[in-house]
Amino acid sequence: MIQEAHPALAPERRDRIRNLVREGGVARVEDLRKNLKVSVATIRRDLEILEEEGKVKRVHGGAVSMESRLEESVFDDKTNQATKQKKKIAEDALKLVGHEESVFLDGGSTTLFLARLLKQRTDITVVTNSLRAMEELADSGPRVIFIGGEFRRISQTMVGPLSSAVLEQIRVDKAFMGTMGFCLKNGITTTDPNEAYVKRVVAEHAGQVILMADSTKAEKVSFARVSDWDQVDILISDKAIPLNFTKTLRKRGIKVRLP
Amino acid sequence: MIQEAHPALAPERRDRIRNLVREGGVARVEDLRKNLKVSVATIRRDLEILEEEGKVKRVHGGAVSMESRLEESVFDDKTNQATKQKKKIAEDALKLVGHEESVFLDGGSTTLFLARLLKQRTDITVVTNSLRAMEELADSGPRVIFIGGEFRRISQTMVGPLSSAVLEQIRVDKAFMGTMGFCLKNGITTTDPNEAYVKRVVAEHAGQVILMADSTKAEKVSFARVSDWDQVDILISDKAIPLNFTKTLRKRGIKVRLP
DNA sequence: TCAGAAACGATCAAAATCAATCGTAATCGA
DNA sequence: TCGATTACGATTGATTTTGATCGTTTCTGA
Repeated sequence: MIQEAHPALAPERRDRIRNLVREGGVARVEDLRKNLKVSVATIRRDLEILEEEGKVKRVHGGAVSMESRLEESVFDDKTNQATKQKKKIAEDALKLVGHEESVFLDGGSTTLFLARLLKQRTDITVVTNSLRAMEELADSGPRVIFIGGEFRRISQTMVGPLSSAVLEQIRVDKAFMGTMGFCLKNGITTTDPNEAYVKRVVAEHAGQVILMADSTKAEKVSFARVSDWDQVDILISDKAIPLNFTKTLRKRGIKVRLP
Repeated sequence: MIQEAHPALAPERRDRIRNLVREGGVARVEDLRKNLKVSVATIRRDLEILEEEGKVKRVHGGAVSMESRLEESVFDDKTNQATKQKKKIAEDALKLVGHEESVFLDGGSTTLFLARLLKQRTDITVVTNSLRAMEELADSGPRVIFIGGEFRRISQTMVGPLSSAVLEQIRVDKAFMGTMGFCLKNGITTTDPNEAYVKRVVAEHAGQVILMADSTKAEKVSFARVSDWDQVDILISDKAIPLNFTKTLRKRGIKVRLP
């Protein structure tokens, strides 16, 4: 093959894609192809990789920047395939909430679906640090106790040491937790250390810890370590989770539910 | 640079719709169609999505912005007249917020207007127990610390003893407080004892206490007593307040501002 | 209240885009 | 040099988006 002026190595090309997306806020596949002189297949592969790395958000026809305001819709993305699984997980979690119990609701989209379901239950008390969950329950529904603290915009949750001030004074029957990643070796991990800290404190004050995480989170390891598996009582995931995963966890005494 | 040959990406188009709706307050489907050069079917589909995401409110013939709806709900049962005064009070209060200061924002519509103005200030720290104020600052703006506690639906604020857990650990330069009623004899009063309690704790942890209350609140006495006048440093009200009121308060060393 | 007009939702087909697969070329280590 | 691996481009069938059509609903003015 005849070498072009600049063959552009793969990482370099992805860097350029990233910049183009960031500069314009959005970029379509066709424009990127013309700009970088490669096939659309390559562009798509690159975008796939960049999305996994959390650098860009793919959309039909191209990609949008994560920094851009356009990305707001990432949080409640209906087109996301994992959404259906998340809803199923939330519906299963609802069954675990008993009469007049108190539950903690963590941040994240999966638990947000649970919040929506809990709106009908006026017999319980919901404790949360998620602004989105709070908004969901603002008009009507159960008694709500909100954990204060420093506001983290990316996750729309309250985090940091101030949060524990309220947590120290309460106790919940069940804590429904979300996570960015979980794997057998490294346990539960998330992106922000402050967030991880709050999750740990919550776990200490909960009768049962229930982890809600779809299979896309399996074997993912994020930056901040939350806890090991011995803190978790129940895992609710979906059937796409690896079989040895389920086996190992059950051996360790963790209930695994796959609705 | 001409790339209008390709249509805009879907999220980009929705963002433009959102902006058009926000700028005009309302937008007709037909206008959006001409502006974005797509069919009405696409516009309708986009509006449907944006409504589900809570970004706009659909109406027959087009859509209206959520901000204008928020404005309306702030009107609530109050008259237009009082709203203008409240805005003026908020604008005056903004002048008191210095560089890199930390401020507390109380619940209520008057302070909500101030929250909207503070969105531009990224150099400060805002502490609040008002869900409405929190929502106002959720997307962007200053650093936000939210006071947790038990959620009181009527006022959309966090109240009760749990709230003081976070408050005990912080200190603010200025506390901007609202109230249901104030009079010379009984001081500051509000409807709920739990709310009154939080207001007292806040006042203890504030360098300055600034009461924001339009003249319709003057000489009103509510159920729960918050504090006496000696806790207040500055009162911001409007010119319709009785003259002897101003005189007496100034004699007691309280600054009275009437924008 | 009623009729015409405007706007709406549902449905379908065309176009654009995507994901999966396969073959080829370049690269690397043995 | 050989075989394995990786990166890339082309092809094909599947999916998504879009615009047009049609019957229904909602608004408006008489």
